Amino acid sequence: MPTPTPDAPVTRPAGPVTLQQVAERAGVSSATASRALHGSSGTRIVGEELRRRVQDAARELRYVSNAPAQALARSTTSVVGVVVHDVADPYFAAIAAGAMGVAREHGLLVMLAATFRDPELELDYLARLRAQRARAVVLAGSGFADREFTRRLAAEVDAYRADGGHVVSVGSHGIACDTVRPANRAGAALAVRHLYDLGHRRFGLVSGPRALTTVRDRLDGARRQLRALGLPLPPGRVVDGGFTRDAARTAARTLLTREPELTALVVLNDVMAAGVLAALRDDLGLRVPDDVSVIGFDDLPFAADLNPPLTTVRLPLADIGAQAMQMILTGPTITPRTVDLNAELVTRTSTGPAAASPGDPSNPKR
Amino acid sequence: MPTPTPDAPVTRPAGPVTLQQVAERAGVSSATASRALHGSSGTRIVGEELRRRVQDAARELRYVSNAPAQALARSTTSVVGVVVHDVADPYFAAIAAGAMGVAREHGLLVMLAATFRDPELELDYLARLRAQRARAVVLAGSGFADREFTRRLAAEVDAYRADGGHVVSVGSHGIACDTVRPANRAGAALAVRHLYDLGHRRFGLVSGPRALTTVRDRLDGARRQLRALGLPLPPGRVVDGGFTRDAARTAARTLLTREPELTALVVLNDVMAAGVLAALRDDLGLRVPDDVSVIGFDDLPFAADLNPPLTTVRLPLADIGAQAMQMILTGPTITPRTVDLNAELVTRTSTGPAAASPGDPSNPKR
DNA sequence: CTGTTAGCGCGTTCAT
DNA sequence: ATGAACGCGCTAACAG
Repeated sequence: MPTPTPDAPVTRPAGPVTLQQVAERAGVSSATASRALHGSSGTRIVGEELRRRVQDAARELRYVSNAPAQALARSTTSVVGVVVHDVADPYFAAIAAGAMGVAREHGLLVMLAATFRDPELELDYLARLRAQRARAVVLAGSGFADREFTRRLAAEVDAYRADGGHVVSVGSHGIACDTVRPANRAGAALAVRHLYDLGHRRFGLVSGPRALTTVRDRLDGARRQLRALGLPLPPGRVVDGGFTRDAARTAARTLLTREPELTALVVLNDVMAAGVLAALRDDLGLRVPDDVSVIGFDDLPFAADLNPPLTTVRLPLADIGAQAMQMILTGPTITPRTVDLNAELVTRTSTGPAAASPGDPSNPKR
Repeated sequence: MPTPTPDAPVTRPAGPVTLQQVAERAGVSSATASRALHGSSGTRIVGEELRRRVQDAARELRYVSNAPAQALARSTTSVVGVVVHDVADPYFAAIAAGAMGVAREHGLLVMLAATFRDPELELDYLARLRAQRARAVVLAGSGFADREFTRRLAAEVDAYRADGGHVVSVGSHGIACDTVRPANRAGAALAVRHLYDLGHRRFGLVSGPRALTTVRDRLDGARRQLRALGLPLPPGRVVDGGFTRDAARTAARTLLTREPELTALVVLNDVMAAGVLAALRDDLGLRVPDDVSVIGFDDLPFAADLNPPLTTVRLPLADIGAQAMQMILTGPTITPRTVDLNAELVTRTSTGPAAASPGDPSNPKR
């Protein structure tokens, strides 16, 4: 038995094809068409014959359901939000990629929001994601250690949750929610320890914006470890590298000029480490690691290709994103969950034994 | 005149707050509330007093409009799709970032889709974006030079357009649509010309998957320029670097082993160039540029930090994304538009004069 | 200026 | 197993 309209032209009507049109073409009601295409109500109760007719009609018309309408009727969507600081930053790109991979495997669409480090925008996007009825959102940017901001964020998150939304954060955002915690403190401690074991005793640190919790955690981890080793870190030996390559380059230049006796530099991320290496090599004429050892953080893809290859603390970035998305899939739980992800030291050649003598004469520029 | 319910508790009702609830709280009809919040119908025709009441109520209730419902009623959304191969690839990350910046400035939300280089997924995402009633989509991944695939893509694009969608592509995708065209051919020619001017005559080329139009264009540009210079490029001097660092490293090793007389390597993107440099430096013990000159393509952020700093052909990646998004904003036109973006040579130190004598004795390993 | 009404397209009872 | 009817939340006529 052919379709009721055997020779109906396959030309699509103007504008989006509706379920109704598919139903008509198949000679059934829209309810049946809906069931045939989505097997709703748990069981697929549509007869073999009709189902085929509907599916054929849908294919011929290139029908795709109207997601907004579906969302309205079902009051749920298959979109999740992921908010980062900046996709162009390889750190966030890696996390986003990890999250997107899992999202894809589960048919979730991701709305990516970049705040460009503007806290205000983070709040904004969160509200818009709530408006979109995004099923969940991953707060992947660093938290901001600002009382007032945190209060507002919490309020927005609460509103989102009241609407049935689920939020997962990467690192602490000052709110109680499922979170994937990279080992920022332990990682930084690892970095310090590595340098210490190589004999270094005069440490400098290239930091980032203090308001970022990621920075605070890493800084804190490094500081504690230094203190535990009996090596306090005076303020003068910490500079703000702005979390960008170029700012870090300048900062490193300043730091080494002011404190020329430093032999070890802990840099709070690889992007800045690239700038620091450039400063040492090209601006100051220092050799790495002979004169100064440098260690980064994150182990971004390019770390191995720097000059010299960067010793760094690896964070499983793709995993961080993947795990966050995974927590979304399992849905919110009564009490917030926490997934801890370890950091790991990756030894390359930007770190080496501390020079026997500080003012090593083998260094022509010193 | 205070609100009609002066002491109404500000506790939000369960589930999402609706416009109706805001209206009730403000003591107006939902239509008025809608107008007060969105100033529809062109002019804001709501009285001062009422508007304030509605806005207050909305704020107190933390109301955000239900985007799906809005989309259904208006039959349009403020979401745009951006499909790339992989966000973790800095090339795509940069384009996406450029697009997202412009999107943000105009209140557009972006759904980012990563195909991981699977053409099937590209089709899939396009359909899903159509289902979402995304206002427009940017096809930022490379096109696939495959007849059958192109046919299916065109069909999907047509369906999307019939639904009022607007598609913009980066580079050619074999379909007639607005497109932002990076100077892949001219850029590759520039690379060849640069090396030629330095005295190089024996060229090798590290390519990528032939099915990608980006690869074909760059390859073609390089080939033509070489031919114009009277230097045909035999098949044996072209290897497929898979568009990844590691595959390129292996490919370069193979190539140089097979064709040790090459003095210039044109690599079709910076990611692969990083691998090629590693191969020459660490696997083959060749000096760059003394023994072999290497030029990349794209000028990714890390290019300057490679060892040695990579001479490359810069593409304005963020601009590409931004311009694509810009074309979306101006809406579709009767005839497809094309924006051409130039490539520019960035000279660093991975390229240098061709060695006077091929078997230069100063090279210990040769 | 403001309220009333009628859809937007789909999922989902409720009958049949 | 299938169809009719209602409602999701909002905007866009249409009155007044």
